[in-house]
Amino acid sequence: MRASREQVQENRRTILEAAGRLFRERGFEAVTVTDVMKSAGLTHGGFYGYFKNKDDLIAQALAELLGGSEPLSADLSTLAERYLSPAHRDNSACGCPVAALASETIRQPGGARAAMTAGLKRQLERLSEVSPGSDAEQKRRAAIGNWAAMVGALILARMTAGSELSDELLSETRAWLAAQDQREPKPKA
Amino acid sequence: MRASREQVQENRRTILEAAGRLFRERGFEAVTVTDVMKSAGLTHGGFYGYFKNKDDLIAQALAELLGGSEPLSADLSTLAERYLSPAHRDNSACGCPVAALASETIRQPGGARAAMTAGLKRQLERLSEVSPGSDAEQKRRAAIGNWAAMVGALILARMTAGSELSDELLSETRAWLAAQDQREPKPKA
DNA sequence: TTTGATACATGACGATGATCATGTATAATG
DNA sequence: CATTATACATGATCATCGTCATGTATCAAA
Repeated sequence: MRASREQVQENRRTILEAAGRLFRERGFEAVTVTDVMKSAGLTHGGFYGYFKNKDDLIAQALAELLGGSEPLSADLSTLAERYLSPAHRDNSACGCPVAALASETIRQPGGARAAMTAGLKRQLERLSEVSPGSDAEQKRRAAIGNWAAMVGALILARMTAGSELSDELLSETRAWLAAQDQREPKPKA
Repeated sequence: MRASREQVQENRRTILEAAGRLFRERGFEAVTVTDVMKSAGLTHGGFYGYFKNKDDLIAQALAELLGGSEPLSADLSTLAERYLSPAHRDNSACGCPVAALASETIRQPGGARAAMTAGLKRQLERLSEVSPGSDAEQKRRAAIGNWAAMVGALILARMTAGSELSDELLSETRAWLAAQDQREPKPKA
């Protein structure tokens, strides 16, 4: 049966959302085109009416996931608290696409890399606004350092999930970041 | 032709080393059994004489890569300087297996996860010894925070390789870590 | 209502890759 | 030297997956 114009737009949305969820959960390679379409309530045949190929789907799903531009709604320590929580660690399907997919994106073709790079740029700009520091340069540096630590810690905590080390990685990184950001930055030499 | 006893041991070594290199370069899934054997100068047929299956190879290759137990030979800022260098970013095949493979290991079966977890434990113990802090607890916290930031920054720099953001991530994280570790830790509240 | 366009289902195709079966030359053993 | 065990090459098998071909039912336009 053929769908209406509205249905088509909605289907496209549904496919992209299903892809975003599955990719974050299992990675790009372990998710098949059939998986995505089935998860969207369709069959594999219609896929190539929506996307050029699987790489195109990956690039567009990443762009969709990273597309938001709202300013951050909390201060740095609150963000870290949420980001470095066991709940976030245990639910990558709905979590940060950078932590879930950055490594795999490294080996993807240009479209996916470009979407990730653009998303990272926006994220660092937003983080700079809530980061400590006496000038813009220090704020940006703090944003980069904090973000690298958050992404790295979440990846390591997921890698070790199930061991007591995993919880320690989360809580100690939280404590470490909180301590860093409360200290006064050293004046330039 | 059949190889001698020594040849067999040497071949095993060669296979594991080839696997370690290829996995770090391309990830687990993109490397085939045939790739590994060819890179070791053999054909695919002999593989199952050495390993139970591909998952077994992955686990053993990770254990081999992470097996070293030597204490760290430099101070923290020197390590970060080397770790967060463009050279390391551009040569994952010979670089840190954690940065290259942590994300993919998350979805691997137990053997690979266990090897990574054990390696991470040792690495944190070594790092604690060269980390700043007035007591063991603070040293360990600094080790965790520094390591998370280093791994995260390297992954993000590889993801954005080719853009000017990539170099910025490396140098700013280096500067941020150096600044953090020179400051006096705040006394406990 | 008729006609044409098209969204999607079904099914096929070709490539790839993990794993196994078999043959053989040679090391190891006596 | 004769015999046996085995390391490894060649080749087959089976499953999976990306992609394409085709048919059809229904939406859209006249």
